[in-house]
Amino acid sequence: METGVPGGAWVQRSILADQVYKEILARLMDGKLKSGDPISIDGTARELGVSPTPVREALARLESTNMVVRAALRGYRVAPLLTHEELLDLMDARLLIEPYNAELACGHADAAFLEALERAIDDLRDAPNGPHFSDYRTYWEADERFHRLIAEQAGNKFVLGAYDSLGGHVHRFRLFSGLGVQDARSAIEEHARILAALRRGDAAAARIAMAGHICGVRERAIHEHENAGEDARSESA
Amino acid sequence: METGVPGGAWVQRSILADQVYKEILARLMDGKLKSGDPISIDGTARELGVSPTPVREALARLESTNMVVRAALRGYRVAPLLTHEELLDLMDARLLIEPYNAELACGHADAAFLEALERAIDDLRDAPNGPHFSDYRTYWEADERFHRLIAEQAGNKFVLGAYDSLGGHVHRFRLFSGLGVQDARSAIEEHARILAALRRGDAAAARIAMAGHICGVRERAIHEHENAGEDARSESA
DNA sequence: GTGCCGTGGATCCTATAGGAAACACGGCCA
DNA sequence: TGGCCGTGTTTCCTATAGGATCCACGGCAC
Repeated sequence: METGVPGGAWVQRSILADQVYKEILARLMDGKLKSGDPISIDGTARELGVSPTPVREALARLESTNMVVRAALRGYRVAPLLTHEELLDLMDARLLIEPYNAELACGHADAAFLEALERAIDDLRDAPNGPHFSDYRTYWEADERFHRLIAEQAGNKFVLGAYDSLGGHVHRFRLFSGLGVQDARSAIEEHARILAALRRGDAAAARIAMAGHICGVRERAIHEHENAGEDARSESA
Repeated sequence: METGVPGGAWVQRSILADQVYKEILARLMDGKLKSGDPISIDGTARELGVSPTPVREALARLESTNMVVRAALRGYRVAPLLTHEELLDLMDARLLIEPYNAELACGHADAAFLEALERAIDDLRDAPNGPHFSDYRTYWEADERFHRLIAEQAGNKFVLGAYDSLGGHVHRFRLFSGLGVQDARSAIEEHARILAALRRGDAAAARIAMAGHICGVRERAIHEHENAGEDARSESA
């Protein structure tokens, strides 16, 4: 029963669908699954040593997050990468939600919260930023943690749900694939500026700092996107 | 493609999970399923004459929309109704997203779009607003259609996803249960004001009109909520 | 009378089997 | 040579079966 998968730890005897969900998510991240790749239900089930039922349930949940798409009777595929337009739209959406979160979080800031943000920034500083998945995973994790902490501290679970629905971190992570973090120093500085505003209890400044950070992220993402495009063109040449 | 043909035998043979999804959604709406009610997988499957597998997949998708909650090994239950605090949070979230949508939609407005909005408002006027599900279902459908049309016309699919993630229409619908629409005339007037601004191509006015409408919705919802609370108290007395 | 425990039923969770549709490939005809 | 069609395989989709767990109820000891 529990054979076939090296590393064991698979048979938790409860909620296999959850384990499968995390496993597919991990594969989306580390590049084992690229954009457009089909995700065979039976095949994935065989690989993980489980039956198709939990795989189906996990994919149903993933589909609602727009990370995979389901064709009528042709199975699931990895959602395509963001186009230039979509990238700008995503940044507009973040620009709408995240500064709002920063402003609200400022009113609920406490010591533990600020401490956690500080740690996230420290982790950003310590993280490597090479071109490989294992390199920048730590960086990405700390970045996501920073933004999500603020979204949680805002205290409005509907806005938090909206933030989650963007899936911004996932998309940005996939954009990093093969590129690595480009300009970590600027990003870290912007994060620090947000934290400083929160420490001072200056809600307006926190909002503005967050907005400025997102704009910076957008500029850098556009730059990376163009570089990636040029790389692709030069490779194909 | 072949939409709108009831009784077609072809439907039975494709994506039962989708049919089950709609059926459960309908039951959530019309009060057959109330807050806190357990949703038995096997039982639902027997009632609908299908196997548990599609039911499981439908519930997995519903769970990601926060309309049902899943206890570890104890099955699914209908999500609890909104508390007063949560209602205010929901309205804050709508206040963040929907005026933004109205402003963007103003830039993309075309004749078909404005026509569809006009029709939605007409449907609002013609709809009954009694206390029973069948009475106000038409009203609710038109209201939801109006807001979603604007969200779609805004043209940013991430913000659209955020709007969907709120599930605002579903929650508000469930609040109506047993109450009916309270002050339809004000709501219709506010809708008309939004449409007028969009017709003029006045983006700022559209944004403000939408914000004013949401505020109106909030006030009325609070009023209804208090009334419902009083009714509950007097009934329990 | 109260608290604990064992049994029965219902439910969840996973695995397996089988029918149906879609894609790939090779053969046939113009 | 190019287009069309039939066959085989893969995959999806649903149904059914069985093991494991949790809740409810009744009996028994204190």
